[in-house]
Amino acid sequence: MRPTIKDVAKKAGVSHTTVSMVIHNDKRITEETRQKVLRAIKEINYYPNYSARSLIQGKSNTIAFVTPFFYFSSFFEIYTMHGLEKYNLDNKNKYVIQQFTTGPDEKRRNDLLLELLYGRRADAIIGLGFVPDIKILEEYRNKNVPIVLIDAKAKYVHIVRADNYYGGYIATEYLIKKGKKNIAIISAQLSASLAPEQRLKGYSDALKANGLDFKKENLIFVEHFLFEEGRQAIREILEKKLNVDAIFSAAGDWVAMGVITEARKLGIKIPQDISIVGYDDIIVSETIIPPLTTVRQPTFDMGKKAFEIAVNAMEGKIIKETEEIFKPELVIRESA
Amino acid sequence: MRPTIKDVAKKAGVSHTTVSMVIHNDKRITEETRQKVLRAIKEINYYPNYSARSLIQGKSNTIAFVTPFFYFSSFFEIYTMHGLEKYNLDNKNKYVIQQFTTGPDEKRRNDLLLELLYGRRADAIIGLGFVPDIKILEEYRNKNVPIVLIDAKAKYVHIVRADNYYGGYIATEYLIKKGKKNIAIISAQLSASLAPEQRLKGYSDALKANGLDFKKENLIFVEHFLFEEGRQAIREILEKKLNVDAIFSAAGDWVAMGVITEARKLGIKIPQDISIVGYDDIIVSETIIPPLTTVRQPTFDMGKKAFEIAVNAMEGKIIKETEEIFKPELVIRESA
DNA sequence: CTGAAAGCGCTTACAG
DNA sequence: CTGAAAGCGCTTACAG
Repeated sequence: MRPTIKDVAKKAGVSHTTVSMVIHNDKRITEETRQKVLRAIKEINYYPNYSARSLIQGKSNTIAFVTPFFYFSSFFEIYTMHGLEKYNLDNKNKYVIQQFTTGPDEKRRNDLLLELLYGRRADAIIGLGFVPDIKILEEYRNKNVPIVLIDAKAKYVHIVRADNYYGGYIATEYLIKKGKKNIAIISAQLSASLAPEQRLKGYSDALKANGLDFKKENLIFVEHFLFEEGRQAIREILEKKLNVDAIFSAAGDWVAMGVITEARKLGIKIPQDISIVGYDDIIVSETIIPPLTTVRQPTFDMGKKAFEIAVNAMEGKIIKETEEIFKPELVIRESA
Repeated sequence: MRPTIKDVAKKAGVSHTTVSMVIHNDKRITEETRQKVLRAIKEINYYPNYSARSLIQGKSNTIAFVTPFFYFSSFFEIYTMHGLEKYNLDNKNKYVIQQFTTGPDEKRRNDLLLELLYGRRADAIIGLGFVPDIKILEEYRNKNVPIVLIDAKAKYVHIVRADNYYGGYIATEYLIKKGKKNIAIISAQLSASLAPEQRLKGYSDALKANGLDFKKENLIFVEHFLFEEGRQAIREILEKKLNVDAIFSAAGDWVAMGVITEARKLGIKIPQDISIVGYDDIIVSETIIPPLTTVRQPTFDMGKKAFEIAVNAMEGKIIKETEEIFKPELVIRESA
């Protein structure tokens, strides 16, 4: 039904081998033959069958982006994905990006990873928000199929991550320099990403380095990085009468915005009464009133880098596992 | 390197044809043989080669999601994508979703579509934000490869769209019922999607139906659906001394939020002085102060439906082109 | 109930 | 410089 390489061959009056060689720019072909073949390809609208090519080459020319999150739940994920797309687009969409959302079920994710590996369905994996079983990592390693993990840490894989310790440190230090003495931190529960832990450590080290004590009661936990949790957090802080003069939402801007919204409703002046610093710099952070001071993660660049590493590793240009660490930066607006 | 169907056959002591039949649940195979084969598959960790299967079956089991937007620029796109993912996940990821961002270059997009079709790289297309050339639509039609277009209108394809006329109408009608007499509308320039035009028509019809005139000077244009453009729009409205008592941002919530932010900065009370209604109900619309009254589009459901149609059309369960029209609804909060 | 054979559409040594 | 042949890993009639 669709023209094949043989149809092109017939049309051009050459063998299909020759057609294949023209397509692959083999220099042994004469210019004349080349032109003849190219004309035939144009005329009958020939495009190589992708599956046949993959089968014979033993690779899929595909990169799988795997995440457990239910359909793009976070800005982190979205921006990272932007980065992937951008890198690929800049390289003429040389590879196909396949999108896999697995949900939280670990077994399901592992099955998918095995299928991608053994079914030759992807030449590289970019993972976000999880760490595969060590057994799976070993199998990928054996088969020489690269895995790039974003915001995680594991053996045998390439890592792209942000320096969360540094992010926690500079946010806290900034508040201290502004004269704040009693800074609460809102932190996520510990997860696969280690980010919460590292930010917390940055926070407490910054306190210590400036002669302030880490107070356990100033640590507020949050579970889902939600706006609503921020509103609750500030109420909790007030109820406990912690008398804080600043809040660092290491659990993201979303939570920070909840804090701001609720605080203003309660008549608290920001930043005069309480200063707020967020984390992430999501697209809406500068539109809230007052605009949010926050730690920006270079998620877009991280996505690009992840893709670049995946491509280079696939193509054999990288042999050893790499670890790219991105420095976050403080974006100063009006909330602190 | 990776085990093939022949390795399974050898291990199980049967022919590879039998293995294939077991994999495809052919009932002619005895239970005993079945078990033997299944055991062998488990033991040597066999997964079918995806490319080989695609080649022989003449299909890729892949749905391509194509959009010209640079890396997920809009919430509309993100939510739609959520819907696709969700539908697929609920169906055990039966199909693979491939993600293609083409950028604004039309030729590039057409090339991609031809390649997907003739290279047998996708069994169906879901497109957002563009209409392919009629020639391409015809070729897809001839080859019986379904295209589902979201938020567009074209021949030969399945359509999933929202009723933008209705959305424009109910938003305007609501403002009128609230006693507003001089309602400005912020509209996007006309685009491929027709949405701006239809919303505008809904707006002006609602005015007429309630004895109000459509005034040309009350129509403000915006280009990129941006927050910043909303800020500019309200300044423009004030400078022109239009004396409006309400603004309907048919160009989306993002713009509406710009209007609100700038208006408050200028000391305008919302909704008392000027009421604002947005369009889309993006995730942040309820977090702004005052929370935004807006027209919600069921984008998530639209994405799900688009995927469902694509699947059913691929599988021959739908023959004729369908058109699914979703009704938007007014979400009443505090800005109007 | 199972297997041998043909074939999907390519690419890649190899021969001439 | 070009072509015939083998083969990638499957599936699907067909034969027994």
